[in-house]
Amino acid sequence: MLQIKYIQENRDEVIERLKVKNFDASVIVPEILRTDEKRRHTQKTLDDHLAEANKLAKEIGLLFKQGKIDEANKVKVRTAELKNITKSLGTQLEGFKSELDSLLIQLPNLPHPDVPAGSSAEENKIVLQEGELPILGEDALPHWELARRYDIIDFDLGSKVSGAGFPFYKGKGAKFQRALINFFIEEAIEAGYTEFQPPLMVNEDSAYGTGQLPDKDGQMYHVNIDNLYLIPTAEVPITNIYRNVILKHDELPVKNVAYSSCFRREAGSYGKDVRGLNRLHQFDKVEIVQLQHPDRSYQTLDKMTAHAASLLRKLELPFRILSLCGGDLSFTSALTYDFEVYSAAQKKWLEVSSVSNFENFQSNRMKIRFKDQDGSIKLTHTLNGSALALPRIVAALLENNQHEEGISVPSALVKYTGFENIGT
RNA sequence: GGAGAAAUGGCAGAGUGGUCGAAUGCGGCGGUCUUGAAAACCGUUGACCGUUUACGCGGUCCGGGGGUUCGAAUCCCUCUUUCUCCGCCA
Repeated sequence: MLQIKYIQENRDEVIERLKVKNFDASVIVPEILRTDEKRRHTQKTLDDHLAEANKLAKEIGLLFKQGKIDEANKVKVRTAELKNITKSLGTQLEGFKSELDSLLIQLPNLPHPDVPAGSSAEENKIVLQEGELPILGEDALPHWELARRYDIIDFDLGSKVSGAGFPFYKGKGAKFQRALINFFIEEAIEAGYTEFQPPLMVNEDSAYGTGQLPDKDGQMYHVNIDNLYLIPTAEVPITNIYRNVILKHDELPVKNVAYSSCFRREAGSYGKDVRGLNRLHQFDKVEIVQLQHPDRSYQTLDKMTAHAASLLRKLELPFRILSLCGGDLSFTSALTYDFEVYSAAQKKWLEVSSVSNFENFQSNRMKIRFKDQDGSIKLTHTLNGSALALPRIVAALLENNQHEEGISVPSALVKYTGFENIGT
């Protein structure tokens, strides 16, 4: 959520910059400013009346003490009037506030000046490409075939027990998952992150805080009976730790890492996109989250991007980094780098990580603040990134490393798997 | 799931209808003293909204929401959370 003060002071700039996200704010911004004007005016009127009521209440107390009952009762006539007025002003004020809120919630975050123009994924800018694209023989198999051949992932069993998109990992496949999770977490700890194990269900406030609600309602699994949401990413519980918190300046940056299962309904997905591990309802991910001083958040974004890149390098996967164009940038992000690994058997790039700076868009909604060295209280910047999401990494590793006797495990992973080859 | 108790500033803890944004202690910050540090002493120390060029002024907040009252941290209702006991149980 953008800050109302910023919109007030930079009205034209806000409208202009949102065009990069293909968002026409020319109607809503003036409406926001008008609503805020009404809000402030109502607040002032209400405060004045409350001030009078407070003053009179004190007078009445005094009059009673002095035994001047009649005079006290006379004053009460006015306080009764004031009570009605303040009550209705209070209701009005609440109305304006929630009206303003529901307008502000519709405004996306401003894109960073570096964000490339463009309206779709085709126009994302490749900022780095690294590693040799493997050339596999004609008989190379996609990962779902490999998974079946070596009996390491069972999609049919998942369908039977839960439904499509809920695979079973089995034997070396299961251990491979654990190895990757451990590898990712250990690398993050090495880089100075604190490990968390978060709850997998969150309440409404938390889902609202990170912006899943209200806009992505329906993409999350909802446990009706207790009104809890299954997390679509560990970002939700990990960032919400700091909701309504004022940090000390020397507590920044906050660097947290969490492994969690992630749950997504993926309503509307279909076809080859959902084949095998490409898109699941439940998957595993290691997420890194940072809270940082506004002056340093873009350096941090670079560091987080470098961290994700180092993981892919160690896994010996060819990858590329894309700077998302305005049209592909998420609602909440100011600048996002997507990581894609090349799947040789499917002959396509698979998104495995997304690293973003949200600047103060999330923290304004969640009121994540810090006390700066000069004593002033400011919103932090929030950043997060996958480091990394498992399923497509697994898909690419299986496909790219297949050979006649099975699938070889990247050497960086062997100390976590305890085996060097799948299939023998 | 049942019964009972509780929730106050960074922490501990007082306050049961008016002068309470809230005693006191600890902690934090600034100062005096000291070569420096500690101790001691003095001062200071919440957030948000509105208004003001500014000093300031006004308003809201004592777990959340609602109510009673001229007036609520204090009384009532409700929700949440924590603790104790019982039941069940990885």
